[in-house]
Amino acid sequence: MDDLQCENIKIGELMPLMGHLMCYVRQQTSQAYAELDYDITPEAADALMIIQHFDGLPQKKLADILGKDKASITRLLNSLVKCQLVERIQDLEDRRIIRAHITEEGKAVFQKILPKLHALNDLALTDINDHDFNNLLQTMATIVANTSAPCCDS
Amino acid sequence: MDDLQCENIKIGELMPLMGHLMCYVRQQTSQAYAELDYDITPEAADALMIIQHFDGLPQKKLADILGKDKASITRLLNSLVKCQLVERIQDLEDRRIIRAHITEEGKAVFQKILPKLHALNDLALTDINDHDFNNLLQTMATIVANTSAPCCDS
DNA sequence: ATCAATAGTTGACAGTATCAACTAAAATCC
DNA sequence: GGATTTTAGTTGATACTGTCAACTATTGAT
Repeated sequence: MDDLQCENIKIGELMPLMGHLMCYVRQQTSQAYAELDYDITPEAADALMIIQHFDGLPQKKLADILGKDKASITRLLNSLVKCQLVERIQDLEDRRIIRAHITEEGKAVFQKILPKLHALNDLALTDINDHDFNNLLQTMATIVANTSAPCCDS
Repeated sequence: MDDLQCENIKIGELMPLMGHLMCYVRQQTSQAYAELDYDITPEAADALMIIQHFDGLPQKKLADILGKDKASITRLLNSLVKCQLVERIQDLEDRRIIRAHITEEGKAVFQKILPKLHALNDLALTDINDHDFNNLLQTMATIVANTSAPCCDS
């Protein structure tokens, strides 16, 4: 109901909304994988979504984006590799770097859950026009660029 | 770089942005508490931010918003109560309900970290005008309303 | 060539999430 | 009005996650 004294902290109003939406999408996607007998934890579903978006991402970058320790990423990827949705490919130019790629099976499974994702997308964006959503995306991108300088370069 | 085949899943583009921003804010706030010698884990910092926004929230609602089990909330609140930032107050009308309130100490500590929150807010919203941000807030609120019907009533 | 920095892995340990079983209070139904 | 069901919260057991420190391997710098 009542903010205490934080009316000027606008970003504070945004946080509960983002939290709510993120956990909803996370639950829906991990459930969609579960229905195909893939035992994907919510955390792994987050990582999978990032890797689908940025295929071939180095583990370090993944750690930056998810805000987790390198060690957490190692174990997260272990479980995704074990169920054959993701593979590790060493970078040939800098052999310290290991990139996370979606496997063919991963792509196929993603195709299978696409209908669910589309339904989720349509539900979420009911009564929202393209212009407003594009504005939202662009403004969010600016905010992230403003805040992500110290932790993540590209 | 390259989306696979998910150009139509617009909400998918939003997720990495939200993840990035949320973890940044979470880290900054839990660090701000740490500098005042409060040992607040990132998860507890999330909960605290929600409680600051909705003072007196029933634990069940908190569980819905954070997407966690009731049992997790019990333990999260235990740690916040232990460091005296939050207190549990039983609802007199429905005595099953226990509401999480910020204590006086919690309010005082929040005042102390306000400068950091303002700085964070200013950094995040650099080059973003009020009109765009208000649009963002309103659109996000609509998305949350569209998706939160099944899990959370008010 | 040496030394420092970076990417990733592993082991140990603490913290967290989750399930099921439980208590207590309120709502429903006959 | 009393029995049943539903809801809010707690607790114990167990598995999972996150993090720290120590380690290897590779690259970059002096």
